[in-house]
Amino acid sequence: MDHNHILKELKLKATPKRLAILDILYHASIYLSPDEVWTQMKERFRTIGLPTVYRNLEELAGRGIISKVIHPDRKLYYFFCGNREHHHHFVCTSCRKVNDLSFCAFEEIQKEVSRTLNATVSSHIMQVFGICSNCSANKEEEQ
Amino acid sequence: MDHNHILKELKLKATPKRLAILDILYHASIYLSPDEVWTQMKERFRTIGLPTVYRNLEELAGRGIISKVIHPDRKLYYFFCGNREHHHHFVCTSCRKVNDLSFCAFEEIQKEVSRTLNATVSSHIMQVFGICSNCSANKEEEQ
DNA sequence: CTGCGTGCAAAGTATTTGCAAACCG
DNA sequence: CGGTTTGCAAATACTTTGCACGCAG
Repeated sequence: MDHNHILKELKLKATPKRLAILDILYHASIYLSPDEVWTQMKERFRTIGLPTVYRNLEELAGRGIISKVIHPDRKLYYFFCGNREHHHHFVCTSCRKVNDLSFCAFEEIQKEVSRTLNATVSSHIMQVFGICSNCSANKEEEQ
Repeated sequence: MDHNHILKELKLKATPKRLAILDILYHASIYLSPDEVWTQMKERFRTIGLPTVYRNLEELAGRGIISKVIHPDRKLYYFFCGNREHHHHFVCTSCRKVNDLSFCAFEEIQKEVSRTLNATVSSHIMQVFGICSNCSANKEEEQ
């Protein structure tokens, strides 16, 4: 995964900090808070400010390289998602792993909104929470 | 709409403040922030604290009498929704009006999650944003 | 070079909490 | 009367901003 290349493609300077943030999310394979990313960044850099982490996460999310989790606690969480197509996510509430879903009922929604409300859809969000196979397997073990 | 009765059914004391908050949301017909509810409360009560508004909104939402909007700005917004069945909402990003949707692809989602991830769904969120018929009509006028 | 990126310090601000007093049932 | 509910003040904590310096292209 050539993050350097990805950044250049988006006309973002490939700074060490930026690359590291991408790398951390890429290898985490779970969603992380800005603070958690910061903690990992501090292991790689002597000086690294929390605002830099916030700014980069927001920037990268804005360009679609990483995605945000919609979380009930209303805090920010990000994860790496290489899928460029429109899609939604399954979030494991136990281990925080995020998986792509291919199902999207956009057509049907648009149809209902148009028919019953005569309104226009501009966007929609959807997210599925649950327990992934790994986590439910671990739970079995514990018993 | 007998809010007094609703509260008693849920074993919540029907205090004037609580009833007023419900009443405000009920008549607003759009989603409101705690602060906006507070502003309206101050017109009805000489003393009314913002924490009281926060606490009641959260309490009422917890019991399902009112609902929360999932908002990109990650702030709290509530609206009155009498529908007790599981359903989702269409939110007009122009006037903040919220409409019920009946479409829900829960079955299909569960099927995909189970088949492709072998995971278990515990909950899901979904919300549709757009422009309601009133707002798009008004825009036409302006042109 | 030159403008984007970063560090640091500081501000902002929605949301919560603690506790004593008031109040509903 | 007894457990809720409320007001007020204060705290929390996440997130953002300003500005001067540094670095990638």
